[in-house]
Amino acid sequence: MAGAAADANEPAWRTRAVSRTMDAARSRAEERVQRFLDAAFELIDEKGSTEFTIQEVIDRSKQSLRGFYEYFDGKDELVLALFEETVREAGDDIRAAVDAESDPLARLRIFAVTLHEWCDPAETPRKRGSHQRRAISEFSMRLAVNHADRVRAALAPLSRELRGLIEAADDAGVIHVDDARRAAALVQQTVMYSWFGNRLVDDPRSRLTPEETWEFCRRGLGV
Amino acid sequence: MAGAAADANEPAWRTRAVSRTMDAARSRAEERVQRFLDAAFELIDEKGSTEFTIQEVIDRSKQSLRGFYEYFDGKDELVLALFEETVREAGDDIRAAVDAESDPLARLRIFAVTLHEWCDPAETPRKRGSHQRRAISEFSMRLAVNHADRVRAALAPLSRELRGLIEAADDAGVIHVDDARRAAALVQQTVMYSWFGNRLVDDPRSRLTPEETWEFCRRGLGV
DNA sequence: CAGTTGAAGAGAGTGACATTCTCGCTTCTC
DNA sequence: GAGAAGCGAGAATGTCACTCTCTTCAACTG
Repeated sequence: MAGAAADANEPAWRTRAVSRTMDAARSRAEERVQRFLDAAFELIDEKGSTEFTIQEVIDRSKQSLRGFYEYFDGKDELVLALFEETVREAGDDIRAAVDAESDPLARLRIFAVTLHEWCDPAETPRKRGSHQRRAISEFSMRLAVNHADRVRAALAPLSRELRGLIEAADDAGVIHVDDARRAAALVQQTVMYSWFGNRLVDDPRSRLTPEETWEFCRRGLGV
Repeated sequence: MAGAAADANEPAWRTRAVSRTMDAARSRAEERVQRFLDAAFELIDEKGSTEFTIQEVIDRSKQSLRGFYEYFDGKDELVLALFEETVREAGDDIRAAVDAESDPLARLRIFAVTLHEWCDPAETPRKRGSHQRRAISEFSMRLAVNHADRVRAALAPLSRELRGLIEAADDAGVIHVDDARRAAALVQQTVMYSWFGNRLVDDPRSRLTPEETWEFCRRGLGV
């Protein structure tokens, strides 16, 4: 806003001074936002569910209700922010795993397996510093219903990455797909909801592993 | 309950008499329950969402709050009942479609395609007498989180049917799977959540059709 | 330095719900 | 016809998200 208001023929020092105070204001604001996010993450980790109240977040973050609604339009916006944060972390992990492979099919495989493990962290022990992702995964189902566009936007980088891997594998001739975009959608859905579907299976021995899910996808992609 | 309480050496007429009044009581109760269900279905159809209040159901069904809580433990139980009802209808439709085919692979295909269409009725025009299933499908996501066992139980007949079809196709040699149970889980998940994943795709032209989803599964099953 | 302004905290107030409770009014039953 | 069981009407309660008001305090301004 101040940036937009800054006149082009203002002396440079003034622009710099303004932007410095703006930067300060922004970083102060970001820190405040971060405190809300941290408090919410803590609550989720402790409760193992997203059923916290705003009041709890306020108390925990030692801030005011008024402040909360100044930064977030409502509880959904807060949870959406948590979700975006989580997906960003996941993306980093997945990209790191993918980059460690060079063979196109291996890259695709590691993407699928890592994504599966990320969505359902019950199997893999929780890394230090990372959060109770299961609760967030679960809540993301509700978000996908009520805020499909926001969830889609948050997942877009992952979708793009996957499409790229599929195109690369297709070019290398190790899979054969007609339409990379659709193939990517199918793989993403199959992997991401496989953990969710597991809870609808009665016999625990029949729960699907990341590896099995990937095998299914691999064949689906016509090796 | 009356049947269980009926003593074996009671005179038969008495058993019959008791069971008659019990039958009457039961059918009266069932009718009352049904009125709640009908009212809720109407509200869902009108609103296109499951965000109705209990009060609305009460008003619509011309019954009392007290009566509602006499028959249902809470709102979730009501929605669960709606879900079960819907799944039952779906099961009937799907079984009918499957029975019209004789080739094992064709039977499997029609199962997948019909299930997909049923979950995402946005594409196919709504049949007379059937309900706004999309809203219920959406809500079933939340149910699956909070009442996984109930949802699993409701879907069990469908799962069993699918497994049977997969075993039959495997026996006939038109597909090859190691473990029918897991294969069934994979197909069911892929098909049932494919409609859900569609909303996370930005370009509407990339939305997956039932046929594409089935093709993916078919290859995944190793034709 | 005194006055002004704007950011931020404390917390009371509102409204929407689900759920429970209480009080009668019927309608069987003996 | 008294008593009980069933049930409708709707007031009362509790929990939330969210809004509003009042106050405080610290940074600018002249």
